[in-house]
Amino acid sequence: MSVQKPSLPKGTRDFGPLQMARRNFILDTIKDTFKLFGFQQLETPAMENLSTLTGKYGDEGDQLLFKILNSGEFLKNVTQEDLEVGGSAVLPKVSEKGLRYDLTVPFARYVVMNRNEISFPFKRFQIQPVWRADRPQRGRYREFYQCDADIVGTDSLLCELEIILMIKRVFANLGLKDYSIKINNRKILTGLSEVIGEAGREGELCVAIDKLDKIGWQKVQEELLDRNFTQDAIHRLSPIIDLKEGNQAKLEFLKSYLADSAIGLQGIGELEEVLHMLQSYGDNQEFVDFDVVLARGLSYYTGAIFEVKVHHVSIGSVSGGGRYDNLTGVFGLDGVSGVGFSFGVDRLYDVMDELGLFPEENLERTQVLITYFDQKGFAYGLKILNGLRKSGIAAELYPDQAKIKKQFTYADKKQIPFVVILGDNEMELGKLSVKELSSGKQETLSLEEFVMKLK
RNA sequence: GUGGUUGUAGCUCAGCAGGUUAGAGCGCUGGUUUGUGGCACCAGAGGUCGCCGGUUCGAAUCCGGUCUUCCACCCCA
Repeated sequence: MSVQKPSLPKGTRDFGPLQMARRNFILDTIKDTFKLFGFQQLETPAMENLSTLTGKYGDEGDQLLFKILNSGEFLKNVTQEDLEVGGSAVLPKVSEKGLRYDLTVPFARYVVMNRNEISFPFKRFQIQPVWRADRPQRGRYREFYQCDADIVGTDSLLCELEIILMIKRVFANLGLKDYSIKINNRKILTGLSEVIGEAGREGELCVAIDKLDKIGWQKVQEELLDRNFTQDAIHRLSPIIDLKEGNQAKLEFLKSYLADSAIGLQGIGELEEVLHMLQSYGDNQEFVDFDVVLARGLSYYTGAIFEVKVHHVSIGSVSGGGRYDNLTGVFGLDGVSGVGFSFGVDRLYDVMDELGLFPEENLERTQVLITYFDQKGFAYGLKILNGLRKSGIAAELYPDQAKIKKQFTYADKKQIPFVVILGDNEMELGKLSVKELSSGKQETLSLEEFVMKLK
């Protein structure tokens, strides 16, 4: 029997103790914020029926879904003809479940299934892994966590405001100071395509314009021509390209630029109201950046669109979201408007790692290691251990009878700040020798005195 | 899905015009110190050179395939 080398599936990772401590720091920050804003937690299964998932993310999305092979005789319904036709005919007969691709669609499914129990507006948050059969890259994994917060059942622009506020709070608490919350409105994009005489093509338009920073205006024009946009339309677009800095200046310009598009003006109006509310709330527009060419997955967004980008790092967006007017429609429940957004924990982790922002002290570490020389010391140590833990001090007793040097090395490696030494002298006195490793100072104390010292 | 890239000790990497027993630093184990960690010194363990196949008298080194890593495109958290 040859021993096989263990390995992980492509695009997945283990998280060791250090990584988990850091991930928890991020997760706790996000969770805290969601709760502070009145969101309630929800979890849904890792797998959904394939019928729930397919068709919600576009053709590319369907390709990226992980499908689960049926249990048992999964080939029993497959005919020779199916095999000849190919994958599209075989797939529905061998797989009826898939791993969730995001948290929004399962949430929509939940809302529809529980519409009678839910009182609207419904604010929920959800922190769970999702899976995508994408090709992995930096900041792109096949299994990653999303932290979603959505509000459904209200058209109020207060929701948009709260999203901005939550992002600001989370980033402030994580120590991220150089980032922008890009915000746009799908209606503005619709207006844009109307005004340049290419109504209904905002999707294509944005895919091209979105690359402006990357490839430049010249290349974008070429791409637009390739996509059969008219020369005239491209010409009319050029004022958008060299738009002035500043949210207010952009808004003023667009009011005249989009004057002929009712829907475009409506988008401007919504955005202005959100910014106005931000001021009334007592906050300001710091970090908030109106980005006219921000597009995102246009599949289901109908109003505001968000994306958060941290500056000077090699990772893409760390958060995104927007308003969708009829997400539950495909599941037979119309008229439920919602806004939601998502933090990508894994990307936030990579960003913070790259910027060196993880605080040293958030490691969840043991405070005290108890060392001893013999069986008698071990028994005495157990009592001390109990005493320390009852006082709420994270403590460990070295499990094996080993040289004291080895026990110290263990404490050092694990960065445990205090070592208690129990020998005959200490037991006779009913006290403890306590050494603080950072200073090397050692003193003899009673358990009570030691606990006092630590508090 | 398309194109490219990477893979040698636990980790970071050297070695590669094909040629005796594959190296370093860090880490690990033990010792100098049988009641004291970090520092120093000494000693030691650890590799089917990603995997499969081919060329060759001979392959870590050349060729093909495969898996993996990272990158660009696409898309996205």
